[in-house]
Amino acid sequence: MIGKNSGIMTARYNHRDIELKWAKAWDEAGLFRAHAPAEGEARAKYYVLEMFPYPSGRIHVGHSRNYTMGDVVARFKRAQGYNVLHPMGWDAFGLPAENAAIERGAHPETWTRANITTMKAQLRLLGLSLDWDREIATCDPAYYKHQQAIFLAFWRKGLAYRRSAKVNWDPVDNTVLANEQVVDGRGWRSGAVVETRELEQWFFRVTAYTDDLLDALATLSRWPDKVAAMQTNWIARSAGARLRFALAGAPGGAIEVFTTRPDTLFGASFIALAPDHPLTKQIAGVRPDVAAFAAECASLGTSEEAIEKAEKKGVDLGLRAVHPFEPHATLPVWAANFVLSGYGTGALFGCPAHDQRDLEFARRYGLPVKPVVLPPGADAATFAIGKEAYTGAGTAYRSGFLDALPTEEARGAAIAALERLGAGEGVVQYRLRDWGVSRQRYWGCPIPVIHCTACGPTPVPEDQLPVLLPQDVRFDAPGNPLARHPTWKHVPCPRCGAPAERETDTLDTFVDSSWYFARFTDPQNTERPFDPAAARYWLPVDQYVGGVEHAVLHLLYARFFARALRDCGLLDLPGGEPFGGLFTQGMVTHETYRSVDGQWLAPEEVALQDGAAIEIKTGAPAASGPLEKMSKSKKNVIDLDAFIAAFGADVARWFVLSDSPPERDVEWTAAGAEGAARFVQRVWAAIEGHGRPAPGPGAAPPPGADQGEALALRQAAHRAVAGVTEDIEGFRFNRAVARCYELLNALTRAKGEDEAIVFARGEALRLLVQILAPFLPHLAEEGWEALGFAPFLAAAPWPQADPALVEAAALTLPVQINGKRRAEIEAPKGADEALVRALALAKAEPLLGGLTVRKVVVVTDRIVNIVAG
RNA sequence: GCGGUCGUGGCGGAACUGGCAGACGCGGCGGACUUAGGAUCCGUUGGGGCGACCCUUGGGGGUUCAAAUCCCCCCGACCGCACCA
Repeated sequence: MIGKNSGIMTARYNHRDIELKWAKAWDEAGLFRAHAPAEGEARAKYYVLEMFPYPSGRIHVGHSRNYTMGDVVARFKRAQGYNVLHPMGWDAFGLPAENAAIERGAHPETWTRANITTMKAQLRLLGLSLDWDREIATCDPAYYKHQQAIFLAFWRKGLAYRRSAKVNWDPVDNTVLANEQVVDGRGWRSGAVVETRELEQWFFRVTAYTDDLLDALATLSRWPDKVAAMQTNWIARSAGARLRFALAGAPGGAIEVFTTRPDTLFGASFIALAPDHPLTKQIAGVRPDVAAFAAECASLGTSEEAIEKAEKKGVDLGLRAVHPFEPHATLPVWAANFVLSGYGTGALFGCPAHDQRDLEFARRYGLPVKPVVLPPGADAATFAIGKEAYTGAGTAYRSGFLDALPTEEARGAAIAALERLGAGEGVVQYRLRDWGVSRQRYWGCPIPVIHCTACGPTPVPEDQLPVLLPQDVRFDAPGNPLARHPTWKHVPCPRCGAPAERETDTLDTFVDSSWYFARFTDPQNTERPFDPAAARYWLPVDQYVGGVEHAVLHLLYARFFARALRDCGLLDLPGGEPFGGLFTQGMVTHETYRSVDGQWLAPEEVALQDGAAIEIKTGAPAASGPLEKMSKSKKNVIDLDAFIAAFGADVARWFVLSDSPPERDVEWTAAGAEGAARFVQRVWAAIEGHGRPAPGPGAAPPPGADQGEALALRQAAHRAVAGVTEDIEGFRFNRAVARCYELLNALTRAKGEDEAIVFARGEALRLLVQILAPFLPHLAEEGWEALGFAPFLAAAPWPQADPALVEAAALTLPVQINGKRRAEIEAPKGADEALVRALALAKAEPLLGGLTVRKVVVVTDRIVNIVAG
């Protein structure tokens, strides 16, 4: 019994001492260490992984949701008898460390290591069941040594290569960015408008696996559809034709274009080239107006504003191209700003009637608009194009040999004709490009290459790895400190011995995170990135947890790496898929405020006065902003350490999983946090109030436990066990939380001191503590001990629900008359239809009000509906 | 423009495969204990009506004995991609 009713005084649950006590005890017992099969491990494996953090400073409660979800799964699977691998590490290379060095003068490594120390302590406070023996940091030479070896293996295999390429150049961060790191034409970190530059770069041949990366998405049944859809769009496969237009009066000269609509070829009215197409450039050499146009397009860039204005512009290059199907017809050749040099062939044929961009361009420059696809039901004599191009399917007309063919057939016929003429062929085009991995930055993994004037780029011999980053670098000038270092890059060529220079670029940090999940399977291995047998045992990751923002970055690169490593003989992963299950969790949001001058205000700087927010310091009104992801810049973070000190780790864990479904955002509120704290206290009060040991899993219930209140409580407890089990498996943590509340409420209501109810209460408390263990591990462990069980609950098996108690013997079925609930009946579970029908009719009789029963629908164990009229 | 997700009380959200809408929490209201309560506990809480009852899942149609759930048409919000030929 609780509180005053029983006369037992209950002490408040002291989270400070208890959480520390169990964290220490778990640690000393080595409960969370994953075991290799070589150690005689016989249990089935389960690999749970949260996307490892960048050590940026401190953890706030927003970050903790991600780790808590993974930890719930890890603790649950461990209890279910799996050999669980649940490791943690640090994505430790990256720009912020270098920026901190520039701003504060601290060495990137010093800054990073200090952050790791802080954040590791914070993660430990959260009570995460991590195997810290496997901790890795990507900035550790013991890690990047293997990455350098992997790079060389890729190079040998042709999966890494070097070429001059136009790159996205961030003028603020002074570095090259991957396409994925350019958002709306701006650098993802600096926000600066990105320029283009031509540089010698290293690339990973992601496109070697394009089809497999696309097709294998269908095998990832435990991935969110959304992520698979995003990758599909990113790879953007499109089938069509590549064809050549001969240049009139220039024997052998031709322009190659790509199209997805070869069926519209008879509607072609011009050819358009990208402003930086080789032919455009050639003509620009002799035509100043073309050169000026190209320069204008280059300066406009790909910024958001530029795209939004999106005025179609071009310049006539004065050439004529010969239509492959109509040798007597020639088309004008233009350079146009809407043609992308990086897609297809950087050239297209314009069919204004059936492409909106082409139409806008044609209207502006007075080019012909000839419809050649008749929409279903349209009249060939009157159909005309106005402001909207017709892009749908229909029937070809005014198209020579294609006439009367439906669009799909016309497509095939056109391709066949092109192939017969030798003028083109059917091809599949992708948007996915190879991955440029060179970065002109210090704080990254050095690329193990030496450039020799005689031998060219030469690999650093493997026995000389790792190529270490020099410690003595300066950040007082822009650009790459490695390139400026007085001695580091000067080395003899490993092949000929002549003076040569090291590659001073480092690898994109996304390389570091593309294989770390495999390193965790064998993190101490000094000889190899990982032991293939260990990787075969642990991989794929069974449950990966992280943010959806990585849908096309990290998650695509990691899939590429798994395939590339396999083909280099380093990894034995049959499906090539690193992550079997993926869960993308929502963020923790918090209210935001801004002062009149637009500055962000912390919630504690704001007070409510007559329902309106004001800034306390000035008394001026404050605008309450939208709910935002917690971030320092918006001043809406709740610091984890401070919260844990005040309420405890269990409360933080409980709160971030309550209320909202895990895939959706959850709003952090003080009231909600207090509610979570109240729950912890209530659970503890219930345990203390019980004040005696609880019956163990095998204990036989006393007489009387099969009826009345005792039975009801036992049923509630066993149903909670069954429900929470399903909820954890289905990632419905908010539902599991609700079930725990229900059980606690049932427990609190069940008063009385007779043997049966005491038994039921003890059993319910034991089961409650067991199902709470993944969520509130410290409280549960303390409760387990208080109920008379030996440590550790964290190592105890998951409770089994008794099916006889989950399923009731008798059910209350609602009885509807014409779809409206009018009565209810008691019926045995699984009662046959005739019985239920009779019971329902008897009950409903007086309620029918003279209506005639026309039909009775009985859904076993669910509902009865009487149709009357 | 393309792709996706989603609209349920004052709020966050439950509701299996179509079967009692509103679990659970927050907030509110009433009470108990208190010098006090922003602690704790008990009760209550979708809306309307004194009432047997009626209404209610963004709006409108439809299918069905039965629709938050399935179909069609609107309206709205959010996320991703975006001159991709």
